[in-house]
Formats: sequence, structure tokens, C-alpha cells
Amino acid sequence: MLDERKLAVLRAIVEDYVSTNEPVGSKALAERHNLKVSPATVRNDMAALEEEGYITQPHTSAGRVPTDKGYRLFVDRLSQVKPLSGAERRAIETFLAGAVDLDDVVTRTVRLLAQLTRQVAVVQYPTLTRSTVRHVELVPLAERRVMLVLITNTGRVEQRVIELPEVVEDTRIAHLRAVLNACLDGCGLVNVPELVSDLPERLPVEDRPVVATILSVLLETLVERHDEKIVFAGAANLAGADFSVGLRDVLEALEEQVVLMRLLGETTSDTPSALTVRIGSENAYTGLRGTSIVATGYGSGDNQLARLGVLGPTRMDYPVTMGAVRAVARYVSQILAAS
Amino acid sequence: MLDERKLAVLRAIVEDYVSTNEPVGSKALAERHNLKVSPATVRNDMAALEEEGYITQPHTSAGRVPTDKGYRLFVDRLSQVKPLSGAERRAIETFLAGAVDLDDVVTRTVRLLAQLTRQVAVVQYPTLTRSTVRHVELVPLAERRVMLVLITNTGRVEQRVIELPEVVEDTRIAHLRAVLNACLDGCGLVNVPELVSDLPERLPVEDRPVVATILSVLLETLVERHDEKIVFAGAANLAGADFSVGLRDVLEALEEQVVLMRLLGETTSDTPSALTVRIGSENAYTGLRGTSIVATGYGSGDNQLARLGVLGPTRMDYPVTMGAVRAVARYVSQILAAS
DNA sequence: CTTGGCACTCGGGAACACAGAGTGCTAGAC
DNA sequence: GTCTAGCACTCTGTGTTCCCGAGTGCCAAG
Repeated sequence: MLDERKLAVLRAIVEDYVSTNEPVGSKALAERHNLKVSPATVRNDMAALEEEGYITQPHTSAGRVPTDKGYRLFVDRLSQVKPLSGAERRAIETFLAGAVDLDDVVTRTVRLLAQLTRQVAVVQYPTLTRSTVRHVELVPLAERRVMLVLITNTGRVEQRVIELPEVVEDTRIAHLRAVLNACLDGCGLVNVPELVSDLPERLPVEDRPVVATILSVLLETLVERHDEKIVFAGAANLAGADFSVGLRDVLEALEEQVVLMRLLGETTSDTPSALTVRIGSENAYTGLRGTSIVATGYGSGDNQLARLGVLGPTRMDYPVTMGAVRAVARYVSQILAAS
Repeated sequence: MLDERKLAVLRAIVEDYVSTNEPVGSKALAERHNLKVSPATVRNDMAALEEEGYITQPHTSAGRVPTDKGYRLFVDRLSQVKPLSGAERRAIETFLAGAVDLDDVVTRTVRLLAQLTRQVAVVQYPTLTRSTVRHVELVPLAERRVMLVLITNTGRVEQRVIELPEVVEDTRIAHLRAVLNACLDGCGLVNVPELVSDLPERLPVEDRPVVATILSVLLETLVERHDEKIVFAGAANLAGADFSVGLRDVLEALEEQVVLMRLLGETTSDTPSALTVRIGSENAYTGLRGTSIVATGYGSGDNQLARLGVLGPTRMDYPVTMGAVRAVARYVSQILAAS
């Protein structure tokens, strides 16, 4: 059905179209890639490819353009991820190494990725799910007010001001802090609800209202931040691409945390560290026909903590983009593991 | 030179052009606003206004369009800030009231402002300059590692991991924490460097290397965050406006913290709580010809902590935009003061 | 199966005409 | 002196037409 040469033709079409952004015709194809066959033969192959739905013509008698299905085949079977150059690697390394805290790592990463791919980069903050508690801090602010600070092993810090139901002296607060830390230190965040469930009962009766208040805020913090923050950068690159139609939709999608979340989430497969690519209409969201997403998980070790990726026109250079995403993910993972 | 009626004509031109986005001609003007004079008279006035540089024609024989100078006059003398409707006020209030921490306040504010004005909203994080220290926390993480957490009265939390030059037991850390808090609690951040300058000398010799390390990180944190973070939202609204030319430039400016910073900063006047408007070419940045910025300071009480504002086409509804910016700034200030 | 030839199709650009909106100016009215 | 009416003029934007060229599909021959 699809012999070697037809595949070569498809590959050539994708490559040419990506670089020129113009429908590619049989003649130009036969010339530029030395296919050793005549334009007529190429036309026959093209007809077959069109029959199968891999390419299409914008209008009768213009060149061919890959369909989403065509890109899919290209990505799956016809291309290899292109590794970055040494210079680029070094640039990444030095750029990320300067980060001072988690916020900074994420910000730098998203900018880096945007610049590297000349597209819109999207980075999800490391989720708390797999993180563990490194420390819980209770800071007395006023007679009936404390600040709860939760520090995780990923360097994330969550804080909440808590209004207490009664006046509590600092020593009692200190005691509670010790109890909480003894109970939670080093535990996975997912286990926290379970671990604290019987805590009130193990404490003197007079402490229970206070503890209950604190715990409710603590648990709230966990679930609230469970669906995580996502940041993006490189929106300016959208204007450069000839998006024209739908630019507004794309920008709207980017600003909707929920949508963005789902898009990155959708790309999750059983092996989260693998690169996943969603092409055009494979994305559920209507506004993003015409855009592809290349994403992968990142995080220290086997712990895939979150995802990052790139969003761009379906007409993108997949090998290069995939290479950049993979490389950046690896470096960020290293940085996170080290800190 | 510019009598009452000429001013009325200018006002009418601005209003019509803002709402229709088309050059406005003498006839339509005389009809829609009951000026009680004939189109011919209006034409004479227009000629005068053009002579003075307040309006211009895109090409011979099309209507007139306000120049930046025209908008400036309009803003300064011909318009009144339009207060929000009751419903809008209530919406703002409830939307902002739900915020859980500083991050959340800022995020909600910027989204709210973008939605309210249908333009790009820009919010600067409250700067540390005028804030005071509420608490300093040292959390032992490992034998030679502590986390420094700095909590300010604005609810901001800064954290840094510190590698210590030697092993330090937890009790010593606790002691240092107490010393630091005794020294800094309630003090303005700007005073911190001075306050800690002689701290090492007041401590036992053996503590000095450790304290020096901690202090250097603390001071670093202060200066690093001194130039503050800025966030924006509503980029999608740019696509809606017929920006076309320069959209890319605008997006680039938005993603450049430094540029954005300068733009908001430029708008600072001697009374920071006043609304400031920069119109088109009044902005130094080249990419932002064609855009205006409406900004104001916000913050609790007289403490103007930071700035927020809106960026949109020069052709914007200034009275409404200014009303929204002012209202949001007030509410945010309230929220910040309360927390 | 491949190739060369050929008629056909369609999009996009150039040339052109035209209607409509708006202006500036001048001469007359209040 | 100021306003108004009338008039000739000048643009832009739009619709029409026309034509070129790139590219195709098909067919018959190698």
C-alpha cells in the first residue's frame, strides 16, 4: 500500500512545507530531494497519499499540504528526534544553573524553551502529589493568628494565615509545631490526610479546637494546590507565525489555566517521561485546531513531577522541537534533583 | 484660540472614533451630537483643530482621527473618570475577597482588570521596599543546610536554601532565629542591612561564620527581589482589537519584565495614588507607539507599594478604563490592608 | 511501473472604472 | 464677524475583468 518511496515522498512534502510554508508541487519535489524519479511518478504517489488521507490540496491545482494524519505518520515513523548542538546544550546548562529557587527554575525554563523553539512554551509547576513534606512551620503572628508554612522536598513553599478560635500562647504553638513535624516529616503529601486523621484524638482535649482549625487549613492547602499552576512564555512567537486565523483563540486557551492543564494532561501516557505529540485536531479543544503540542514529563529521578512542552502551529519542525523539549526536560530534572 | 465649541467638537471626535473605529466626518458629527451648527461650521472648527495638531486625516478626504496630542487634551480637560456600576463593584469585591494569599490576590487582580477593561492588564507585585519584616524563620533541613524564610507584612514569603560552612545543631539554629527575630521583627526591609551590620560582632566568635553566611543570603534576597515581578493577563484582548501592525512588538514588550517595569515606572508621578495616563508616543518604547497605558499606584494606606494598570490601543475608552483601574486599585489596597 | 505530453482548473495579481464620503473654498445670510 | 449653503475636487475601497502560471489528472508510449 505505502511502499518506501511513497513514504519518502510524504517525508519530503512535510519537510518542504514546514520550511517554505507553501503547498509543495510535484516538480519542485522531484528536483529538491533527489528522488531519482520524474515529477509524473511523484504525482502518482501523491494521488495515492491523498487517497489515504495523508495529504490534501488547499484548492484544485495547488501543491499538496500534509494533513494531521500525515504529520502523525511523519512523527511516528519518518523522523528522528534531532539532538541539540553542543553550544545549545551548554547555553541551557548555564542558563538554568543560575536559578535561585523553584519559582526561578520554572520561569527560566519556560523562557528558555520559548526562545529555543521560537514557539510558545508551557511549563507546569511541579505538582505536590509526589512530593514529600520537608518541614511544617507555625509562625505566631498575633494572639489569635498564626501563619502555616509548608515546605516540600521540591523547594515549594505554601503559606496560609490562620485565624485561631482562641488565644494561644507561643509555647503551645511551638509544641504543636513539634507534634506536626514529628507526624509528617518526610511523608508523601498524598498521605497527609490519612496521617493527621487521628491527630486530634492523640492530643489533650483543650488543644483539639485549635488543632482542628490548623489541620483543616492544611488539608485545604493540599487540595487547592493539587491542580497546579501553569505558566507560559513566548506568546510573541505566535504573532510571527502566520497564524492569523484563531490567534485570539490560542491566546485565550493559553490564559485559561484549566484548558492548558487539560492539554498538557491529555498528553500523559503510561510512560510519562516519553515525548508525546498531539497534532491539530487530536486536541479536543476547538480553538486549537491548527496547533500541535509537544510535551513530556520532567522531575527528579523516576518521580515524574510535572509536565512541560511547547505549543505551535501544526506546521512546525517536529524533530527539532522534540529535541529541544526533551533536552530541556532532562536538564530541569537534573537541576531539581540536585537542589 | 480654542473656544468652547471647538473643544466640544474634539470631544465628539474622540468619542465617536473610539466607539466606531472609523475616521469621523463633519456631517456625521453634526448629526449625532446635537451641536446646533451645520457641518460646514464643524469643518471650519476641524480645520482649526488640525492646524493645532489635535486631529489629523489618514488621507485627504477621509474623516478626522485624534492625534496623541488630541487624546491628551481629551484626557486632561474634556473627560471625567467614569465610576463603575454597582454590579461591577460588587463583582470586584466578591472576586477579590476569595483570595487566599498574596500570589492569589495578584493573580485575581490582573485577571479581573483584564476582563473588566477588555484589555491587557498589568500588575506589579508589591515591592518589598516599604514592607516590614513580620517574621524570619530558619528551618533546619540537614546537618549543614537550613532554609531561610522571610515573611513580610504584605503576606509575601521569600525562601532560600542556605549551605552552611559547618555543621550546626538545631538548638543553635533556634537561638539564631530568636536573635534574628529580636533584631528585625517589625522593621522596614530597607533598614535591614543597617540593622544587621553589627550583628556578628554581638555574637560569640564561634557563631560568626554561620551568621555571616546566613546574613549574606538574607541581604541577597532583599536586593534580588528589589526589582519586582510583574504579571499580565488578557493578551487575547489584543487579538480582538484591530492592532494588526505591531501586535508582535506589543507581545514582546509584555514578556520583557524590564520593559514592562519601565513602562509602569515611568508613569509614577509625585502623587503615586493618582491615575497616570501615557498616550502613544509618550511611551519611550518604540514597539508601543499606538498603545496607551493607564496606571496607578496601589497599596495599603499611604504606603504605595506597587503599581497596576492597563495597556491598550490609544484608541481606547479612557473614562471607563480609568474608572476601572482606579476602582480595582482601591479594592486591592483594601484587601491588602485587611490581611 | 515509469515517463513525457497535454488539456484543464483555479488562485492571485494587475489594470480599470466607479461610487461615496469627505474636504476646502467661496459667496451669501444673519 | 460668524455661520451656512453650495459646489468642485480628491481620495479610498470595492467590484469587475482579464490573464498568467503553477500544478494537476489522465493517457498513451517506453
